[in-house]
Amino acid sequence: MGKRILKHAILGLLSKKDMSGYDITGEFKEEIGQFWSAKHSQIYIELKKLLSENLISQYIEISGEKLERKMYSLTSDGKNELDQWLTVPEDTIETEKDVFILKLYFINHIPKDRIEALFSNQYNIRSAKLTYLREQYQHFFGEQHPLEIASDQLGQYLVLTKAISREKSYIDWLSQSLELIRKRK
Amino acid sequence: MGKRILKHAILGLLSKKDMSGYDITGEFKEEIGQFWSAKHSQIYIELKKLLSENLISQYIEISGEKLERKMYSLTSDGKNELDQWLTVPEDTIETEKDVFILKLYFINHIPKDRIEALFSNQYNIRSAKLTYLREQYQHFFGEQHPLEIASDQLGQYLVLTKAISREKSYIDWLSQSLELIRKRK
DNA sequence: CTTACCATGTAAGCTGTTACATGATTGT
DNA sequence: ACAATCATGTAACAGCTTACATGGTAAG
Repeated sequence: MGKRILKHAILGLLSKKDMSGYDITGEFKEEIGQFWSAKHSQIYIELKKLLSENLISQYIEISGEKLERKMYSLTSDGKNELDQWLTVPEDTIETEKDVFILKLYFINHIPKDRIEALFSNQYNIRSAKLTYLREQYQHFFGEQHPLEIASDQLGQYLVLTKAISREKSYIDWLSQSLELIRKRK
Repeated sequence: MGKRILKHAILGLLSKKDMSGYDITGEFKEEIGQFWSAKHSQIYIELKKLLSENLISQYIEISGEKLERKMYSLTSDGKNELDQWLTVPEDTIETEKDVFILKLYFINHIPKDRIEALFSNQYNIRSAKLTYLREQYQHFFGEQHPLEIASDQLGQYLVLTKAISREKSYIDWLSQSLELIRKRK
């Protein structure tokens, strides 16, 4: 049996508030999407499975005239399952896959005049992401001192600062490595 | 159609030297395993596929009396496919999934007295990994100046320094975050 | 009216893990 | 003898992506 991460991610999201499959799909485009995500096709299937496992319950909301939104709530079984999952430490770390770095492992096969383009492409994507993440930070936490952050925002704070730290470190390494490669020419 | 990363990872590995499925499985336990990996069951299947696509060729080597090793070589088609793949920049970045951080997003559901254990567990795993990576660096590059690294080791150097940078950044963030959480108590 | 977004679902196919299965070789 | 490692493979299942498919709502 797999580790059912998506299952628990959905239970976690529903612990914050009732949501539809569409809402959950949207959540994975926000901060938490930096660390887990899924497509709507997978989410709708998982919701059906969770419903049949009695970990969530369903009710219908109508938007406008007749547009149905299937809303889901955590059941007490679902809450227990979530709590249980959250307390168990991860015993191993999965390979954190990165195709760009995989390609660099074979850098001696990349034409010299293409290397800079690959690096700057990656630099641009990562910089844009970092800018976006810093805007999010500014939006939610502004000049607020970390010690003053409300308990119900702590998770979001941790995820955002981790994502920012990850991108900053990535960009620093990119700059250093490109500089090294230029000097070697 | 998928992106066939494993396909290209195998072509890349075979560009360095002829290998068996077993050898390739072993490679994914070394440095490159920090950024891509696969189990032997998947590798043997992929090798058959690559063989049928004429991107690699096969010959048999005997170890000892009768233990067969099926060795694979890149064909010129395979080399072309690899070169082509290496030159194309990644247009998007996949979600870099991290279950530990996903759990932290739901930190307000984690009992206070379990949080430190989760952090220190992660700290220990990451520290062990960093120590291992630094040993690898020491082993391969020692006190050597980065500018003096041979071209055929540049890929390995980049992968190792990236992995070290990633773990260092992760550990720093863990320490800072745990400190913050302790102060909030 | 038309575009963007809201909303849900299924089908096909590829990717990846776990478990099952077998046998050879090397070192103690 | 025994264990660890070398070496290859298949089967079943779980996870995930892409494409197909449909219809409602809100704003300009």
